[in-house]
Amino acid sequence: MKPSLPKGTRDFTPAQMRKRNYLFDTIREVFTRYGYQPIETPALESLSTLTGKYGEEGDKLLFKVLNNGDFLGGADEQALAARDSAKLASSIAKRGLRYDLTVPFARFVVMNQQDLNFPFKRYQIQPVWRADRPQKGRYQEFYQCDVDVVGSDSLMYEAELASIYDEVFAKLGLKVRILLNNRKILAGMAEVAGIADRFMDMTIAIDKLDKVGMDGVKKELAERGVPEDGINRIETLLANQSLEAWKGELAGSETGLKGIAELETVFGYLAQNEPANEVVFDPTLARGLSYYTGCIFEVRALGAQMGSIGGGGRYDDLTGIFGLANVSGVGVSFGAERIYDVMEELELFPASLSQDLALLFVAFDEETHRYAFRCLAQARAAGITADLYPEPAKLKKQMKYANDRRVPYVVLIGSEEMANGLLTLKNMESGEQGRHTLEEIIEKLH
RNA sequence: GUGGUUGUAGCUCAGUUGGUUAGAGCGCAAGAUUGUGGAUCUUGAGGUCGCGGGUUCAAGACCCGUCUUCCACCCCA
Repeated sequence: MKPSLPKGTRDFTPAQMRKRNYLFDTIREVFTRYGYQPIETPALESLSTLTGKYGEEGDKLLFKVLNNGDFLGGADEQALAARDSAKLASSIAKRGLRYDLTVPFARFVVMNQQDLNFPFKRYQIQPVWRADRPQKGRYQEFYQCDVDVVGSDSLMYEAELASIYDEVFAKLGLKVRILLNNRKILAGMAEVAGIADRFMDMTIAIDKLDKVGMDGVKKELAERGVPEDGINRIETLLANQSLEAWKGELAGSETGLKGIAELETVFGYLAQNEPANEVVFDPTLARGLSYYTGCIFEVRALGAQMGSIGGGGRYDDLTGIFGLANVSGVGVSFGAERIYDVMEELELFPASLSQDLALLFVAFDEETHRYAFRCLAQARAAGITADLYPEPAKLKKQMKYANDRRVPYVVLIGSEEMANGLLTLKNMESGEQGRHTLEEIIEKLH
């Protein structure tokens, strides 16, 4: 049996896990300090919870879990006979793996509403699964780090979430650009261009502006059946960068003006502090997830070829579908794998993460090995990450192990050391060594 | 989901128009050095050539299928 992993999944080595944990710890610390509380939800959700929430494309990317037992017993005979996989699925799979953390969170809020205080602020760091074709920075199993607040429509939260993005990436030393837009501005754009009925086509097309250029956008709009008048109007609209200019352009659209006003409020809050990264209005930012209704966010890493490393937005009625109406929510997500890949590429992980052990004990024979075991316990009790080579093997072997583990200090214990209590401490980088008591060594390593 | 691409030792990769026993570097193990890792030298171990079929006297190489990798779409973190 040859071992292998399913497509788009990975193992993580200790060296990788130290970096991943550093990432998660940094993110979690900021989330916590902003008053968000942790929750978790199951990897498995009822398929009925997940389907229809991510658009047609999203449904195709849902992992479905085959029912247990005689799953064919309850299969839809017609769909089976017709080889209609899409139709058959619902009769043989009642559960699926979560596709993101936002929809399960909405379910969580509805089911636990009596226990929650609103506005309810939660964070959630868990893997999600998508049956996508893998590419660089695109996996079938990956972690998202979500922060959301439900039960308030205050635009303060949009500003707060932008600040969280800013602070986390500043702490990680990763330079980013944080993009903001508002679905209402996009709606106003379609309205003013006279193509309100082609809203989706328009957003999908203009979202690609930075990738394919204006000519590419115009081409796609035309292919999607947007009339020429509308295309030209879109082109002149997109020539505007500032919110002020857009206010004039969208004067004819009540919705559009509302979107502008919302963004102005958000930027008004943000201006109270000084972000470390750029936070800018980008009218071409669209984002696919169909449930967003207000402000939308996206984060791009500077100096690396990678898609977005985070995104989110305001959803006015996500819980409505689960039976709780009029609860507004807003949240953003950090794409842990992509942030990891970018940081690895730009070599932004602290060098200190490459070592774990601070001290290794090395003994020469059975007697000193037992003595070293006692010293080891004392060092550990004093809070030092220490280990003892499991047997009094040849020094060369033990030293090589210390070297390979990148241990900065080794304590050598032979009969002489044991007799007078003066242990040999060796600095593995400089090669220097001297005699010290265990207490001195513990003191030194603190 | 569509089109393309990749797979040979633990890792990175050679391998000629199909032709003897599939190689290198790094890594690993042992020794040179019996109380000292990194450098050097010596020796050694390690391969179902992704997997399954097919063509051929003969396949790592050619054909088909399949899995995987990466890329462009689609979409997205």
